[in-house]
Amino acid sequence: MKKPLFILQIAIPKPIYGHFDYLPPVNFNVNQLQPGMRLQVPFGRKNTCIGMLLAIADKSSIEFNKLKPAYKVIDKQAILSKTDLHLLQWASRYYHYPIGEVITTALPTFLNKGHSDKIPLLQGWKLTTAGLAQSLEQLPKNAHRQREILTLLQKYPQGLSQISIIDQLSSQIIATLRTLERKSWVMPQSMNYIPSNDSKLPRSLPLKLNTAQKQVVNQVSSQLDTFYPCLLDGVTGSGKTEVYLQIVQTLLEKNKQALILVPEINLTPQIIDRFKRRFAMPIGVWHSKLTDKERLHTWILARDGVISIIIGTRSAIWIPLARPGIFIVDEEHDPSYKQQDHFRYSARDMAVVRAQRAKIPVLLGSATPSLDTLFNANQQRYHHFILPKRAGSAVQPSFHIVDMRHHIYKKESLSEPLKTAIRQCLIDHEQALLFINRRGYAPLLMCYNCGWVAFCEHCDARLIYHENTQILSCHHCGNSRPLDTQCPHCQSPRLELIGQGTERIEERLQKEFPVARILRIDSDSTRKKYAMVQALEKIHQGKVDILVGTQMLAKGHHFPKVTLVGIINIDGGLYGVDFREPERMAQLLVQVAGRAGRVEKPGKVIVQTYHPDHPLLTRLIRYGYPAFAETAIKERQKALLPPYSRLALMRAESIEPKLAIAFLEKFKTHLQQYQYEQVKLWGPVASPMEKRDKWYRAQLLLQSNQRDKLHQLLAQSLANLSTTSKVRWSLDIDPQDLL
DNA sequence: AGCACGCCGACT
DNA sequence: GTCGGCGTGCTC
Repeated sequence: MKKPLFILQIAIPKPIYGHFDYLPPVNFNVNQLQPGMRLQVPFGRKNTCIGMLLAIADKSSIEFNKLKPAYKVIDKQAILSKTDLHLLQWASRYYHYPIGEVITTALPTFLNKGHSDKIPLLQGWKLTTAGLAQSLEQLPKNAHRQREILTLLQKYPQGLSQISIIDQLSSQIIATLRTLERKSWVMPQSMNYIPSNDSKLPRSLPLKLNTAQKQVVNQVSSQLDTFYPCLLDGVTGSGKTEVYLQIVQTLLEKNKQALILVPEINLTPQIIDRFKRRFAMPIGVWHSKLTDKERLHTWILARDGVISIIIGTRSAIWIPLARPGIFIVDEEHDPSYKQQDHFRYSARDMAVVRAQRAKIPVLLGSATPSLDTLFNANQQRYHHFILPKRAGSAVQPSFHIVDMRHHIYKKESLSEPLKTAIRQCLIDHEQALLFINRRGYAPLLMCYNCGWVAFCEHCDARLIYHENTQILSCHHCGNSRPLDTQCPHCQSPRLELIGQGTERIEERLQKEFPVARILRIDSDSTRKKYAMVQALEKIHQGKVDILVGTQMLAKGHHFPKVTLVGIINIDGGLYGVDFREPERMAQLLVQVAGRAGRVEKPGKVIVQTYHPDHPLLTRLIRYGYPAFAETAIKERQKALLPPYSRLALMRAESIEPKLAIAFLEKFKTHLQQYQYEQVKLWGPVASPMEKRDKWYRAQLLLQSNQRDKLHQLLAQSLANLSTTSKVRWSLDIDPQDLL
């Protein structure tokens, strides 16, 4: 009888599509192998790497004599379940990204390096029978330390870790523990790591829900065992978080786990706090500022079902769950859910896919839902819940458009109506918030004699002048140089700084309102650790009259004392190069406006624009975000853009000009040989900012209303794509921008 | 991604 | 005549 053949299909962490076939390690019992185990394998001439077993087959398309045996099996059991492994394989196919690198992205660093997937046991102590019987009175009077330890350990008959003992007593306690050990009253004991809810905050009780909130909680709670995708459409102050909390509560009663995704870290502390105060249990936290070890622990505890609530940013979507119960994506429209390099996945979309595969609900929450999600809700693919504002929360602010064209002083950044409103705000001892989406002092340095403009030598971008450091700097490559004193072209000294940045607005305001306390918040002013926390504190204590800042101000933070919001210039978002620009402008405007006003005093929002008649802007301001979205979606339909079609963007870049575009030209010809009429090809064209950080960039857009056809074409053409070392390329499925 | 194989310029 | 440049292609 022929000996059966065992072929191990292994994912290799290299940019190679598909798996590699190996033989089992010599003298290894194949029955012990399961998909999801890591193996050390030889790779290439003298390389070894850690691969992941995907499946065991009985044949290979590779000649037998080319197959090598794996060196050794790292794991005793699979570190990933088949379900999670299949999810990663699905993602690899959907995003056309090599499986090995998908796995690398999804696993904690330590697991990629081959470390154990077990949390090391902690050193701990427990009372012996003799120690338990020991009466405290018999101890010498001055043996305080011994008495402390015995008292503490009596409360923990199973023992307590040394870290906890030190935490509760003092670090000098170890010597005393040794003394007690010599007396045979305590003994060392290895302990499992047990996470705890370290919050010292007081517990919060569930709030009473209004009808709309109750409806969501009841509906979702009654569908916990089905794929139940829903959009939770609610403005700031509509009690979205309370809805999350109460749904999670019902979930916990059924012993299920909840994974909550939040945008990049700046607003996570608030939501983590609310969960920690509500639930007397450990909350897993996941974001990029944690150490590799912390992330490994959270990952293991979630996978093993030790912790039931996990809150994290984008990459948390890959955390395995023992008993998945729900996925919640807060602020689902936030662009940070899409990874913008390497493996370009969307965590929001993956949450929906994961929920579908696990047959559980997924909750997408936002005050300004993305047009894609709204479309899905309109198509009845998602359930659409609308939360109205709660009684007692701030009323909708009033909007005022200021037509900057009619403004007498063209060079003036602050219009009369805005200045008047700020003045009133100061008189009333309230805070004003001015929003401008550009940091630095001025975005343009120009020669009034010859028209020369300061450009970055590495990018097709103008240099931004920064007043505090006195340098011209490029916001795209980090290149910087001192401010010119005369024009490099015609030697004229008539150089002018044109346009507005946060620094200049700050300066202008200080001149206009000398006594006002002004605080600027942008990535320059908050670069230092804790700078943001300190700034927020100052604002909340009322030590600031006028706030000037960028996007950073718009997200998450709540400023109850702000009653006036000024938007210096909204126009960037109206005629941007990207089709999603108006959507982002609208979301930002609503978010910034949401900072203004409170119960007793409605806020005022002043929007300065040179395009006061722009239909999307006026619709947004007059009728609100839903009306804006309706119109914007119709425009997408006319142009056959997402959500009415599917996009994939092939990008390429080269140091030498023209090479990137030539590469895409060749790729296009390659695509055309497959003759998919259902897939339209646009380009290749130079990217909107062709040169960036010394690289010339170009792109080819693939568009289709048949997703499967688009993906078939991509799968076929990428399989035998000829590459050149001079051109870097990447494929972006469902791109968020065409830049 | 590495890394080796492979075909054309300046050096002992 | 060789040493080495980086262009192309393979890795189970």
